[in-house]
Amino acid sequence: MLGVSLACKITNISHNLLSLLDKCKSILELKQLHAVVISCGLSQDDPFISKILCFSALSNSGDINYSYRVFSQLSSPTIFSWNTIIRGYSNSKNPIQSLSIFLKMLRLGVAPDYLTYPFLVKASARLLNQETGVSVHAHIIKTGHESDRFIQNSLIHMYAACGNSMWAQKVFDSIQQKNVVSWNSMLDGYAKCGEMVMAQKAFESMSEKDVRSWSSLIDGYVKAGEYSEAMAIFEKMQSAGPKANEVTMVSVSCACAHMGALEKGRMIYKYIVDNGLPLTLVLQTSLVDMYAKCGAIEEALLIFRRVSKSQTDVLIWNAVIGGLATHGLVEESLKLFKEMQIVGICPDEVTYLCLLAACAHGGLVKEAWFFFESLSKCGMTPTSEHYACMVDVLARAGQLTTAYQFICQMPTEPTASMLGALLSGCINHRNLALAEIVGRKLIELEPNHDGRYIGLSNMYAVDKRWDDARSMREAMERRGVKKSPGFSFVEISGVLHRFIAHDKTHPDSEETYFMLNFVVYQMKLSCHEDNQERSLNDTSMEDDLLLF
DNA sequence: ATTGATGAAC
Repeated sequence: MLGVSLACKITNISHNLLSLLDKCKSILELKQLHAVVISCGLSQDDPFISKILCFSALSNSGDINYSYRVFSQLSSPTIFSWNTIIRGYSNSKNPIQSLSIFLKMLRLGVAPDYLTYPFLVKASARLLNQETGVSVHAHIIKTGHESDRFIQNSLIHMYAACGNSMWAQKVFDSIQQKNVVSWNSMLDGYAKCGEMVMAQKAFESMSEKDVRSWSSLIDGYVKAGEYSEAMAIFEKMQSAGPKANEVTMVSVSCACAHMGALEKGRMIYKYIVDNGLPLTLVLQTSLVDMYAKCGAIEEALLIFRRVSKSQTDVLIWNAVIGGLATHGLVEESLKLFKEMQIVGICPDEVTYLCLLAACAHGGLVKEAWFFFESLSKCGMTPTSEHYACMVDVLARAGQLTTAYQFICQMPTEPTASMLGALLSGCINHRNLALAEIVGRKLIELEPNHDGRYIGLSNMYAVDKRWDDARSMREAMERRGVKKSPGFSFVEISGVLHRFIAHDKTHPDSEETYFMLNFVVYQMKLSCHEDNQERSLNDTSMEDDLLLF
């Protein structure tokens, strides 16, 4: 009698414990339940351990390291446990751990199953390591799993992520019964490899298109720089496709950012609100960047301020700090950097580039040195972009000799962007002797870059050295370097207008040129008053504006 | 229990 009631109680406890584990919300709660499991002597019992592993390895609020500690205590883990831990690591920051656990598995003679492989392939894809992917693929073939559609689909993605669309297609072609995932993986694979003609073809061949098919195609066009095409497909999607989701909106807002299409960007935001799409952190970052790049910094800040600070990451801070910097709102930019540190978000290399850009705009040389030095102090290595930004700060501030010395004492050879920054500093601050040295070095470095010849030629023109200026233009023509026309876009009431220099195809071009010439006249007038020497004569600006 | 998408600087 007593035995039966005790057994009943134990069954009850186990049952309760299992349902508590199912309802677990935080890692702290999980640890407490784990403690109960251990004290009941159940620390090797499968249903409990499986649930503990699942939560800690797979849930958003889990902890893969905790998961691994639990796993390594198991005397003989089930294949489910092995798969869970491999899956957890394949989604983590260290996908390489999936592969080292796989190797451990092989050493112990434990056979992976059809569920193990998709996680291993995913880990290889996330590592962008084709070599690893190929050896996993070899294991798949050796163990006779190459006809599993889940595995084949994940292989398509892996090869495409590694930039090998040919092998991705080989796997794709070998699939007997292709499903939407097979098609989407192939379509996205082409898009990722920049093969938009193939991506478009795949899209058109698909009998069943879902939101991912449309989003992958749109994103492919955005990544290829074909923003209008991307927007056109988004419009077609609205009339003849599935409802767009928050991932689609990231791509289209990125397109608006690149085009500077503020009105379209605002419509994107309206679409998000009207359709109740979730404002994920990724989407909010994309919106902040879009508004900033479209010149609407207030709207960027509005989006940013609505994100609860505990949910931010370094990317969204970089977007807003960088946006403020390009708007010349230097103080605000640095203020937000301080705020970021208070919130406890660790700056990265990009953050420092944004900060240096802010300093360059604000003429803050001392602060720039401070940031440049703290970069190394925080365990980061300054890249050539950091050096270039620092040169830009010094050059804009007129500290040309310091900038030159800074370049000379660098561990590596100067890049074109460093010399370019120094050259424009030399021209702006009228140090023509140094400009000539730097300019000639630049042409040596980039003999096919049109702007370098033009920069130096304009500089000679400023110095009234007409022969040198002309010979620069001639050298450019001799070497077959074409002056590529500069484009500019203006968006008015949602319509994008494109202008090229000397272009008279726009219906309102006559009025536009009248206004432009008026502005130039005003500028010249005020320049003349400001500084007799600094007239706009002979600069490229005149080329672009007055030759209409 | 599985596979497929998205954000920051130049």
